[in-house]
Amino acid sequence: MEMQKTYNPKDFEDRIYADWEQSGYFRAEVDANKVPFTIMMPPPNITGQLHMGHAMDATMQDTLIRFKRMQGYSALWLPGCDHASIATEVKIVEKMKSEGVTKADIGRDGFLVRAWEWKEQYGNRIMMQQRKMGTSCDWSRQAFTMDEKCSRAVREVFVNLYNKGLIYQGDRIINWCPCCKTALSDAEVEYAEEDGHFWHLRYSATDGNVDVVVATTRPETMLGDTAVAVHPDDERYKALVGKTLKLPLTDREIPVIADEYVDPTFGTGCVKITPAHDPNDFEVGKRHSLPIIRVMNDDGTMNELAGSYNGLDRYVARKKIVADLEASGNLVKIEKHTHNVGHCYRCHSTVEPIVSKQWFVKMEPLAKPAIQAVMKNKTKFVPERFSKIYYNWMENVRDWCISRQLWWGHRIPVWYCQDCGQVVCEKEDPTVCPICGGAHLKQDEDVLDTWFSSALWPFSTLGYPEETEDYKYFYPTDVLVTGYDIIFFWVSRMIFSGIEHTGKVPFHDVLIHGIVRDEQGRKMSKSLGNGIDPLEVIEKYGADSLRLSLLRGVAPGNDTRYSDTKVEACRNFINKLWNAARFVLMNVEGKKIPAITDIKLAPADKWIISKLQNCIREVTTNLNKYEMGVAGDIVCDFVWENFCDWYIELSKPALYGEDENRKKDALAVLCFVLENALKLLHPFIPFVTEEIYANLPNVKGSIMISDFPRYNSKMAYKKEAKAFEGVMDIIKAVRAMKKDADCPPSKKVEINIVTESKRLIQVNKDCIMKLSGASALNFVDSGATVEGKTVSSVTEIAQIYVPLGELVDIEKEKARLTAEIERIDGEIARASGKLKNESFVSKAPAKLVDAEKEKLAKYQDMKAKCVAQLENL
RNA sequence: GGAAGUUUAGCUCAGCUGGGAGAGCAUCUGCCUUACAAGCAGAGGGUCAUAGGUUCGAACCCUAUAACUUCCACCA
Repeated sequence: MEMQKTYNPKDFEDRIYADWEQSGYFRAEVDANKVPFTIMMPPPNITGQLHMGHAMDATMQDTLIRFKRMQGYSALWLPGCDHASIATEVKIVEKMKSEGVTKADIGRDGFLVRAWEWKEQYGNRIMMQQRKMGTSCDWSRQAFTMDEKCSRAVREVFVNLYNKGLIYQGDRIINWCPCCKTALSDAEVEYAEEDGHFWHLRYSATDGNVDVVVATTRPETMLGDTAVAVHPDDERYKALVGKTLKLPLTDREIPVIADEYVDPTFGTGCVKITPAHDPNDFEVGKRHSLPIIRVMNDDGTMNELAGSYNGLDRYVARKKIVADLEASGNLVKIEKHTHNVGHCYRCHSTVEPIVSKQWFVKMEPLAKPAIQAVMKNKTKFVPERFSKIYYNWMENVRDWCISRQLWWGHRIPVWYCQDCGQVVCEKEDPTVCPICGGAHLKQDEDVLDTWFSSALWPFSTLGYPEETEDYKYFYPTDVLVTGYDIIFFWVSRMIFSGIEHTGKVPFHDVLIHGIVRDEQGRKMSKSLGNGIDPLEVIEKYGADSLRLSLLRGVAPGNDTRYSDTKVEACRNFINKLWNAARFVLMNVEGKKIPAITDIKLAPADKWIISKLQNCIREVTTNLNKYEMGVAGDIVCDFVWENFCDWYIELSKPALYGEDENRKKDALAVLCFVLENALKLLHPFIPFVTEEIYANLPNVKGSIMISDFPRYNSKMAYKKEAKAFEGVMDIIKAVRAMKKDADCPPSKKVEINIVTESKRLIQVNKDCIMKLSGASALNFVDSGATVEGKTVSSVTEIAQIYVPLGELVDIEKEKARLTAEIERIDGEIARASGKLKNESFVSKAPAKLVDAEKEKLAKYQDMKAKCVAQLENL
């Protein structure tokens, strides 16, 4: 195949993905001879499309799963979508609104038809987008939170929890979204600071002229007040407790009660108590058996208990109530006050705490073992610090409100007997009441919180509650990869659900990553319009470049910024790899290439093979630690610096020489290193590595299912590699000397060398001359014998003299040598200082002390040589 | 109010259980050297936020301070 001069991902990415998918390489088999490795893809919502967060999430998981698959695991990456109950319903209602249709117009069944159509359209779209990233997930096992399998698990779990008394129905304060007209869980409320006011209101006692002043941020709730509370020890108000106050704007009378909840140092020390509209007041009300008067409707308007304000929107009512209070002389003052206001995480309306009958999951018994599991390292957070955030939430978690007044979702499997009032909760739909035998059963209208089904994802997708082969083999899963933003929503709930329903933690590791921000470090958001579409980046640079840019230089748990220049840098790297491959393959040209074990290795060969072994070891350990960023840096640096910049150049004398055997040997090493580098890179940049791999000699099939390189200690060649670096030092020194003397790189120079490593240098003569641009390399006895205008340099193994004639500037040369001596003096001072330190010598490890001694000797030797050269001038 | 994180080269960030400060981009100097100008070679640039402490030795561990970010709670 003819490779193009520049890398062009569009030529092959789609083709390769189609090939992979068709070949069935993504499919994970239940195989007793293999060890399973399982990742569950966090199911994207069917509301959205692929964004940078998904792109990073997918890249990390794909890199891990490809690595493990190549290592020989039966690697399952299970994809799917989330029905995203409230988010999807909001979107569909929006769309219907633009068509002039309401939910009431089409009814529940009609609405669900639309919702499933939506799911078909958008669910498929996002899964197609995932494919563009190169995700190697098992599409044959693709799941959806509302498909039959997952729904059966939801039903099983709900009924089990209900039977254990862990799911209950009750009237409690919940967060109500008046826009979505549904209850929300605590986790679904987002707080934001807002400028508001403190309205100070005067309530007068019925029996005289005693007044109390209370302050509120929501004056409209005063219509639901059923008491005023003071602290029991507050001397100011002791006499007041037990008295009755007249509630302004109403004809109701309310008591003054004493309760510890009140902070006497805050405000006036008197608090109006509105049990129906405030969680704390609700608790106070319970303790004092206060009536609960709810004055607001589900849509945020005031209700008939609000008297003349009935029907007004909450904010209109607020204004009017304040005006009326002022008119009646009950408004004492208005203070500016900033406070945190809760908003619906989907539609961003201000939520109202409202008392309402809802279904709840009792959290305490579930949270305890979930905390233990993490404490005992059954599930580990990576980075570890996120376990603190998890503990903090789990230890303070309140009961989970799971009912939603929506239509899109799993309908609550509870029926009410219209005849005897019996509540029926069973795994199969009941047809008659098990108590009275009546056939008039009515199902609960509500659906479940979308996270209720997401919480079961690691096992519902594998067939739970059935003991399927998949479930037995792939569960528990190995690692969950997700962002820190859904630890509470999702990770925590999966952990306690897994433990409760399967008796096992759902995954052993949780790899937490940060979010992708824009170039200025801002969160990407629709309202800012600063979002970057991964598909556009792929269109421009290719999926591999995007993937690499999302991994390199990123530490687990930390946020990262997207930037075009970063993607470009990665594209450039891939182009470099592309051209290195092109170079190798051009030289192979159909030749039969011997195996690496059948040839004689030159020093440079052993050096690159040594570097490769080191790279293999480091990449493997870092991938196992989920340090994808570090692993990526290591392999990319190896390819660019060691392989391209050095080894390919070092191979040229052999490749362009006459000796056919040497040529084949060099090609064997080039192919060997290239093949291994491609395999190491494949988890990161799967497309281009596959494309190149197909053209390598002596390989068969897809790189995707080839063996990941293993560290081979027999190929470590530590001593040889170290020795060869002495040769490289000479090349670097000559290059620097030429540059300093303004000698053009293309001008060939003569090199005279004084050395005790004559053999090493002799063997590598071709390479030294080629890479440093030399016409001759001579061994001489001492610098003094070199005449004429000469520049000189000292390396660890050699003194180098380069006659450059007129180009030599003696003064410049003196300055250079003097500077070099100064540098070496610094090194000597550092090393000898350490060695003079008694406690360093006695306390530091012997290995370190010896190393320091060696360095000292080396620098002293180099210094002596430099000084001699300076004197020669 | 509670908690976590960040602070390293002009910019964006790495630096994995303490043992001579790194990368990319940007800058400067030469080069179109038959794989690659999306490139090659050479170079400059950092009291690792501040102040203490532990240690033979600290960017890394401990304490305090400052600035920024985020999460949780929500005293009306």
